[in-house]
Amino acid sequence: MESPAPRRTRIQQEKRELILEAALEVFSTNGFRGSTIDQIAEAAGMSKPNLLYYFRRKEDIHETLMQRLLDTWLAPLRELDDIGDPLTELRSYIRRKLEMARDFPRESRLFANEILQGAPRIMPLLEGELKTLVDEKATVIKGWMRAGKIAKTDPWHLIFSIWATTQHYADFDVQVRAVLGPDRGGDGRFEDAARFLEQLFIEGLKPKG
Amino acid sequence: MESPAPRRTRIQQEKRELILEAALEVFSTNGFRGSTIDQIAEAAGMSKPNLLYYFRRKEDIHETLMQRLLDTWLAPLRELDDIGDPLTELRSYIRRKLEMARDFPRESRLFANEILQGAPRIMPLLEGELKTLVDEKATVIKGWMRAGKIAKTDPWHLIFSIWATTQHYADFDVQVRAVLGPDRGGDGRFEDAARFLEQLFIEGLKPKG
DNA sequence: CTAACGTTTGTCCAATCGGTCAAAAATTTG
DNA sequence: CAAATTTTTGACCGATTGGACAAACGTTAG
Repeated sequence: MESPAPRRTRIQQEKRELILEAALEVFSTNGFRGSTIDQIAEAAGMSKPNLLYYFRRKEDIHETLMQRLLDTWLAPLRELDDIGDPLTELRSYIRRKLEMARDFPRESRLFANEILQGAPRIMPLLEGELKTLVDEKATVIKGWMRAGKIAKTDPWHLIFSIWATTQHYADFDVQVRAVLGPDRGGDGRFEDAARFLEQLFIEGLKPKG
Repeated sequence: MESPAPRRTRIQQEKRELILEAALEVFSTNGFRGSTIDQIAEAAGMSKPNLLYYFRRKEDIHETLMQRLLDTWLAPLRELDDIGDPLTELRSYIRRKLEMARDFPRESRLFANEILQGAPRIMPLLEGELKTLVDEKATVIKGWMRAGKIAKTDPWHLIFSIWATTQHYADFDVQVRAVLGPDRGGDGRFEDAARFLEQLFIEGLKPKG
């Protein structure tokens, strides 16, 4: 698909990076169709034709952004290992995901935007790479359940619920802050969330009997 | 703000309803800026000028849609009562929210789109009506905790987590279906989700000791 | 019937969109 | 230095956008 080794100068590397950073900001808050090349160019501090010299089409920027995103986005799940105590393993997965929501909210929103609109550009990835990874981890979790290490439930929906609860703090950040108000909506909200989620999932998954 | 009683003919009532239905479909899948008046008009089976006869601006349609949405959207939380068994009360709240995600996914996505983009049109509502309602219910939940009926945690984040997990099945529907695959991604996925969420929250919230 | 009113549409407009192009400016290379 | 190459930009284009408007059409009350 992509040319194997696109030779790039130093300036090209830097400017492309600059554009991607600006595009992440714009796309994540306005969606793909809601964002204009002019907006991205202005945010990157260059003219529109100049931007189009580095990325020939608007879609190319978005595609590059999405490709990079998915790698880092799924990293925490990949790290979910069979070695170590299951409850500890799940606890760190939840913590890592919540940290990502805190540190990379724009990436989370970019992804959410794409999914919300039917994932037109990454559907094959969801059905392929993502499904494979989740199925694999679901098997690991199922093993924990069979061994009586955690309560028996549906591993897939368990993973969904971890995604949903953690990403919520990035995607619905404005709502969270509005509801918590100026007092509790400050920086401490992520620590409160971490405490709550840990309790919910650990207590909810402790083996019975 | 709004004229108190906009007198409308029978045709106006019907056509406005038709437009709102079409607009819900279009807005929820393309976002506000990603949707065009032509798309909505075509989906409603009328010409663009005709549509603009009933709603003078594109924003008016969106605004009307959002106002209606919020009432029905918060209804389940309003019903969360102090009477009755706390765990049962929470269980039915979760079930109702999940049913709404199943039966009104477009409304959920419309709301998600708005929040994702910083809630530019409903921010006052979030800080006002919504915050008040959530604070009120958080007090109720706190009472249950003090009475030892459910485990002690943060009521606000508990509510967030219920929102996140249930709405996930509407907002991220494509991803859920893609990961579950053709076998498990069918109609049964909502029942599986209901079973899982019930277990997670009930076990996670059972009082200790 | 006809006048009044409500409804519908074809046509048009200015603004904005993604993208092109040639030429200027800056940089690298020999 | 000068030539070759890369980078930057102003001007421009066709398509699409939200919206205006007057004329045509339909309906209803007297």
